[in-house]
Amino acid sequence: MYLRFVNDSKMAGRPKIFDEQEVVDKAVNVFWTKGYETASADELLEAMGIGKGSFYLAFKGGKKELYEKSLRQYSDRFNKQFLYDISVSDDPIQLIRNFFMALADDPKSKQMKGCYIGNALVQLSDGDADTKLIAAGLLSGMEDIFTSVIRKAQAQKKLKNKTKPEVLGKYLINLWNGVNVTRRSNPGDQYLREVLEMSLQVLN
Amino acid sequence: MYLRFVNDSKMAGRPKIFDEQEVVDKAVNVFWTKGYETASADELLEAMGIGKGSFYLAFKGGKKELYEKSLRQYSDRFNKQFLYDISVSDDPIQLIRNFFMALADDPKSKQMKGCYIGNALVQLSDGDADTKLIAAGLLSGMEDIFTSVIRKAQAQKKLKNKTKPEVLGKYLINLWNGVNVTRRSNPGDQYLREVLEMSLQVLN
DNA sequence: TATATTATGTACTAATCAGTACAAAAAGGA
DNA sequence: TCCTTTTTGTACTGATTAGTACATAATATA
Repeated sequence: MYLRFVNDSKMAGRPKIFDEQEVVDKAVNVFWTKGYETASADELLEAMGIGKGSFYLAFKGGKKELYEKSLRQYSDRFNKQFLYDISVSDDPIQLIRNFFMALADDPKSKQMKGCYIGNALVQLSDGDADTKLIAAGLLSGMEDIFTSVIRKAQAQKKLKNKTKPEVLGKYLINLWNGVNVTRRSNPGDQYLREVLEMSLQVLN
Repeated sequence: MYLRFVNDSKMAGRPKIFDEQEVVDKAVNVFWTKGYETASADELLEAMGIGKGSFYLAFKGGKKELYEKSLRQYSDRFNKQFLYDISVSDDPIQLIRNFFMALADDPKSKQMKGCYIGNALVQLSDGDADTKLIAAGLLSGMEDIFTSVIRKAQAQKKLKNKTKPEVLGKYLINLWNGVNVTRRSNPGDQYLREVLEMSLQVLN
């Protein structure tokens, strides 16, 4: 149990000129295009629109804390949207198929960026093992979503494939990881769509 | 047409105390565990066992040239071994299956390192677009090996699957890319082997 | 042995890095 | 208005970065 102070209008002292979620979002953009190591603090601060004083006061853990918060915030928002789309869909399995197929339609600029979370797993060195663990956990969360959709669809006889949901879930996160690397090397490849269609036949 | 001078015993001047291929190999180890950006020149030089004078004389392009050479050298050796194994195998398709399944048996330390070439594709920032292109080309070379094995096996009626060899080749390099990310997050996962078996059923 | 050539080790440089120190600014409350 | 609290901007620090300059070492040849 702890108290969390937020700077609402009742709080004394000079008011914050920024919203933490907003600046974290802006940091995501920088980290995503430049990578954790390559993104300099100055660069991040400029994109976030705040100075060093404000930054190191709000993010006592510095660049590392900012990055970890950005991973969690990105993942949380992604998952919430995904879970919502699933909840309102009358065919979640088809939704997942579309979700993957859409990867081939992204503009080249997005294809080159890969998965924000997967990048962390590959880009971080052993010195940042703890942050790597966070990324692994977040990807595992996405895998759990796949698994639960599959389990439900199987229970409702809406999916013929009888493979264990855990295995199909891992199959899908592995497909996700693969495509997000592969499409970097040759964005817009005519064959990638066929690969996706082939890979998704397990959902028929 | 150009002349390439090698420091054999007939050459004048102080003899090199190192073999270029050998020190590049040692650099591969450092780059692989630490990543391109995180591997410092000092660290690389210590692992390579040479001083700055020698290094910047032999590698005029500095760290970047060393990295690109390491990518090519690693890939060339990998492909040569792979092509040799294929050439002496009486069932290349089964060889590829075993090749992938072996990924699940690697020690954790190796699982965490991923694919040396794939890492480059994900770790390099836009500022190193040219090096990224090299990595993409090298992965494409591996894809070509898959494709040619499949084409030949189909022609010899040793592979039932009638999918275009180019698509199956890309499917396999995509599987390679995926597994090399996925296994980083949870090395030794019981389900990964089942995912691989499922993914490789296309080779039945 | 003298000379040309190539390689080596060390000292140095200039830039950049993440992070800190701290005075000034901007608010609320008395 | 003055005091307290919090945020902000700037100047600074010390470490580390990749890379360079250059004197010296070690060889082949004449």
